[in-house]
Amino acid sequence: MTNIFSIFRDVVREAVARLAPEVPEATLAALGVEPPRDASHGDIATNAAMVLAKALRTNPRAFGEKLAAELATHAAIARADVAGPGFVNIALDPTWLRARLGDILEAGTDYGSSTAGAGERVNVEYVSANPTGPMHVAHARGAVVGDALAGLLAKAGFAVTREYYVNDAGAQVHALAWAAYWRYLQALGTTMTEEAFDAIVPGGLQYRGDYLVPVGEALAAKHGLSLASAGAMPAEPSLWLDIVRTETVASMMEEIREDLAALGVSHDVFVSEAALIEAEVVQRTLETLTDRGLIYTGVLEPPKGQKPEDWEPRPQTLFRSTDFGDDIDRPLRKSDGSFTYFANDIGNHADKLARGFRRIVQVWGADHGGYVKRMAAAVKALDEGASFQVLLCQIVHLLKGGEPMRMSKRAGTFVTLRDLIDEVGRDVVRFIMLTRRSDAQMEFDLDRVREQTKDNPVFYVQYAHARCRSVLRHAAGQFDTHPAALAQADFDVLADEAEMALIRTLVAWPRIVEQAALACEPHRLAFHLYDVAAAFHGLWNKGRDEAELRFIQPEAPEATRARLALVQATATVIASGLLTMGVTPVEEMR
RNA sequence: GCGCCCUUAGCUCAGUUGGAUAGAGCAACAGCCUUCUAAGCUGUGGGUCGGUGGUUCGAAUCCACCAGGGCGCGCCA
Repeated sequence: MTNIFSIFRDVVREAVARLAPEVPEATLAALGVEPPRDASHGDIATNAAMVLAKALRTNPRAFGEKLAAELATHAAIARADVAGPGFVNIALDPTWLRARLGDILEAGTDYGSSTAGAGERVNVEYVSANPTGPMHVAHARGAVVGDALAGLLAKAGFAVTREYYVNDAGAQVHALAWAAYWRYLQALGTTMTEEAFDAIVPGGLQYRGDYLVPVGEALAAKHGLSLASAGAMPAEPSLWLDIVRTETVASMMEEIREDLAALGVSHDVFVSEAALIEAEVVQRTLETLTDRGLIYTGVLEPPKGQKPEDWEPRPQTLFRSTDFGDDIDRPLRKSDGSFTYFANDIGNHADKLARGFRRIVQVWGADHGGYVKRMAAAVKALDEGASFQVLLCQIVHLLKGGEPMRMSKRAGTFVTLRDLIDEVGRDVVRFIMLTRRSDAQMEFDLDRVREQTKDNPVFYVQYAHARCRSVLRHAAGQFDTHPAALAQADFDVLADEAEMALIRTLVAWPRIVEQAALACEPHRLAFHLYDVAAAFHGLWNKGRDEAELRFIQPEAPEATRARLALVQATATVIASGLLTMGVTPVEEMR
């Protein structure tokens, strides 16, 4: 166990148990052991006395005094005293604290990994963009947040499955097939005009982008004229529609996977909506719900206040989502009898549950906010004990030199995810996307993130890591810089305030990982790495004024070894965090 | 009209799931380059945590209502 707060929670509990054995376990659970808000209060603070005072019929400060005295007997605790309304502040023995550097060096980038998740299986679904075209920049945030969250949960000890739900059923994909078919006919040299073709497409020709041209050419190369009528004219849809749809979706998914790979995002499982329908998963799930009386035919009320232009009351197949916390019951079938998107997604979630996942996390765009309640209701209906959590990712405003970038397909400024990655690089995209809470809107300035200054958080953190590596490279000729060797150093040389501050920041890492994982908030990693970098840059700079704080001191090999251990530990924690976020720790800045 | 999310320093945002005197960066001002990378560091000023009530030892955090912004609201996905 490397989370020192977990260690001392046990220490505090044991102390309480010795002083007041009558305190019930349930009361003990509310007891918090945390970093104090103000570092001058010590290393660790506990609210134990305040939480227990009522049960013990004493006042917090009185019990706090006893607890502090008891805690002070612990070997790793230098001092414990009562402050404020009854906090017990603990100052750790500096030697014990420094020895944690050994833990970091021993663990390597596994430092911060924990068993908090206890191996519980979690299904994290993210991206799930429609396979109707290349990935757009709007998909970037969800992709990064989902992927980083998956990595974070894995680091915290969950058994994570990264999943992509392919929306390959329904009208959009139908329209895609027609659009690809048009490119196929063009590849064959049809004499038909686009206007004429548009006229025969149900709902009109959509997806007119060039990206389907190669798809049409591939279809032509593979199938020749067999999917068309004489003269490269359109044939009956029954002849080609399924084939074209299947192959076009496959082609789009291949492109999407490549785009995601360029972002360092990958999935373990791709679930096909069409396959779930084909395998009758959706139908069987709805039958189960019907058997339980949760599906009925009814007429919905029009939304109040909003003028329903063409509102007509009509009977629909509805799911009783209101029984599970939703605002209205939700339709499951379209008028042509086919399933709604929601119905299929119920099947998707039933499938996850059937595969043994009782913890499901969805990463959605903010425009799906209105969809959360109904899906939560469906999951609850399927399995009351299952956990269902949604991360809504708010919109990202792309800026260039402080000016908003307007993107539109029509204006020809269609910005794909690939464009963005090519422009600023994969690591920058990933890091920046994690510098805000996912449910807060964010600004992404393409110029700012390329600046080699501390205004650019990506640079700032990467630079700290590169500086560490640079120091270790310089020292390598004269010292054994292997972590195992450095772990043997006498850390007590590290007595300066700036050094201790850095050590405290490093040692806080396992707790940050655990808290971020349990809260599903990967951005906390980025913020903590920023703190680590700041502590390190501060120490580095202090070494300029006070020569005895410099890392490499040829005349003082023992002190140097201890400092190199600190530098190595810093690099290790930053690397541990960046790798969890899917960002490459760099060896040097170029 | 209803639901969800948001509102914290001039700006962009954190705030450890209810803790102590609410923090960082930018911008402003004042300093620091004989050096393992100054691509950085140090200091100063700056707040009615949107508002009003409530819950309790204790609220930016939880609850209610109100104001402002965003998203959504019967067979799109």
